[in-house]
Amino acid sequence: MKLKFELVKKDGKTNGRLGKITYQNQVYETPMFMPVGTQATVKTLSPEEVKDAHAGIILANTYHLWLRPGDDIIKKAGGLHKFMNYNGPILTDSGGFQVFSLANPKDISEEGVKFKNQYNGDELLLTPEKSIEIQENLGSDIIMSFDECPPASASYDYLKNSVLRTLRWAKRGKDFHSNPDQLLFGIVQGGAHEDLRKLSALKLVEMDFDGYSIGGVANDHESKEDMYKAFSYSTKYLPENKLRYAMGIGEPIDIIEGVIRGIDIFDCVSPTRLARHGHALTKYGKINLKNAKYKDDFSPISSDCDCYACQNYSKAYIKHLINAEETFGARLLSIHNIRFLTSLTENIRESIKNDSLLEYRDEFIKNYYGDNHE
RNA sequence: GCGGAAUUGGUGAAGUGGUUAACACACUAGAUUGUGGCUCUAGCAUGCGUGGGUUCGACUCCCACAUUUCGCC
Repeated sequence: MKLKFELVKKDGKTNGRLGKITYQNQVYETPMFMPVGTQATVKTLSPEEVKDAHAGIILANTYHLWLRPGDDIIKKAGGLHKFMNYNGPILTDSGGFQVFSLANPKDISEEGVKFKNQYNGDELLLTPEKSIEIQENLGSDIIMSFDECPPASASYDYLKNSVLRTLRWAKRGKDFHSNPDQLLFGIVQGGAHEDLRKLSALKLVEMDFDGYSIGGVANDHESKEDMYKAFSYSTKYLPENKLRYAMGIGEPIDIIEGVIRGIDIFDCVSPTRLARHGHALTKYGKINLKNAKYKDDFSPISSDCDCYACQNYSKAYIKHLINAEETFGARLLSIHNIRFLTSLTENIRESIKNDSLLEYRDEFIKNYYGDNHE
């Protein structure tokens, strides 16, 4: 039942790593992209479609499932896997991101974070212990410590205090955690400051978590430079034999740059959110199918893509579905965009095997940001 | 045939004798990184059925015509 990680190979020229996750007799390779299914569903997709897009681990969210339908209901259903009929690995976020996106600074205290239940107005308190308890009820395979995810624009002093509190929260969560079948990850914070990232990482490593996440990235219009610093300053102090997870990343180039800096797994809402807004990821950049020029373009999104959408449908048809607000359009684009990112990580893995990750990055940039078109 | 009412952008429409014709939808672009599918940003009538007239000035007032619509023969 317990998920295991093994480091297989390191890239010759970068900090890129090839790894292997074993879960219920299935092997999943890293670097890996994980689609997000906040409310126990990858929006618009069935579990079969998620797997057909070559996804392995998927995400769900503590905060959302706590409020609805309630972790007690999911526990009663026999856990998240049974409830949503997904037999691959599931990772849950702790609710820490909702501290960033939903709570006011004044609602954050040493004890935890106060939220207002958006459905009935009840006042709720999410604490490090409560977050772990919920995640244990959900029965996910990888669970996150409850952290504060501060905005990138926060001051050094704020970040430092936040890092220290998040470390205390990590300790409380770890002490509370009781299910050995669930891997518990600590979350490294500290913005783009090396001393804070170092402090955060080393203290977490001292507590000996099952894996380590890098949080507080891609928030608040943070620059890419700062994001990549946060990656480097974090992985530098993390053990090699544990998974490193960049939370909420993301864009294809950020995944590549993350791998170069030693990160193994990534999650992001972008493939499915972009899909719902009519965008498709391609080797030659992001395209907007709402654009009028696609109205009579009967070619697939990508001629070399093996996904269900590209094998069977044209840009013109998908554009029509998006314009008509038919959910099938969002579904086809979600399948394609997820497949694009899983395919990207397949290419990354292949290039690590050949010690050619940097060359792969340069070629990717040339195509993705160049003015080539299919 | 007679009488009444109406005619503003792709659509539904507001509007006043005097700067750049409200608003909404649609449309055209853009944004979206540990998910509300929400949302946000920008653009979009050089013109108010057509032709005359009154006026310093008309989408607004007057006349004719066209079209639509209602009622009566």
